[in-house]
Amino acid sequence: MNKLPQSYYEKQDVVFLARDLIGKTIVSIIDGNRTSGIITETEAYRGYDDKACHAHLGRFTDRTKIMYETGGVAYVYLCYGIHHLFNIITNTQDNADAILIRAVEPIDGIDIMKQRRGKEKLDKTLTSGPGNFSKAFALDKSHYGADLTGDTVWIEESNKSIDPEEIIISKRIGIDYADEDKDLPWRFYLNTSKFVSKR
DNA sequence: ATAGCGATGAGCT
DNA sequence: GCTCATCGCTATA
Repeated sequence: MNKLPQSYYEKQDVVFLARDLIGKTIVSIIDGNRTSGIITETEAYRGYDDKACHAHLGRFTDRTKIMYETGGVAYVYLCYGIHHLFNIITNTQDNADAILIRAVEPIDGIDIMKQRRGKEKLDKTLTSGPGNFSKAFALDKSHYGADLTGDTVWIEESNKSIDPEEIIISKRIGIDYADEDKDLPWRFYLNTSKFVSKR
């Protein structure tokens, strides 16, 4: 239990952090049920100058306002009217950088995850894909703005170390509207895990 | 007030 | 590879 401190989230390079989070452990305790898993897939979204980011050009609305807080809080929003997508806000105040958690490899609480997902078996779809991960960990809009140094949802160092060669860098998924920024190499995944949304 | 649409996932071909 | 469920956010009026 080495919970990442506030200072970790205030680092300024969101692309570095998205990669650095691969292999760390994310934990939620919701309604007394503890779930945890290794982060296997992330994407970086950089505040002002990234056309794919909800805070592009400083867009400030009821939905995006939390992104401008000091790093270390959660940004959760509803996508396609169905899926809650869970993001980590990073950097110092007013930068609006975010990291989308797209997949984890489950460790603790697999039974409760299966129950939440309506699954009989443990397979890669249990916790891979941003909507599926959030549902398995019971993260939804009630966690909008949640403090990641608190005791509901947080990230820890893992015991296992990651060889840099296990991490694949690729374009982000589902952002074709972002013109040239759709090709930025800001998605990272752990090639040695089967819990990855897309290769 | 409201039209348009999305950082997805499941199921079927 | 294709379709579509489903609804809150955003922009525009």
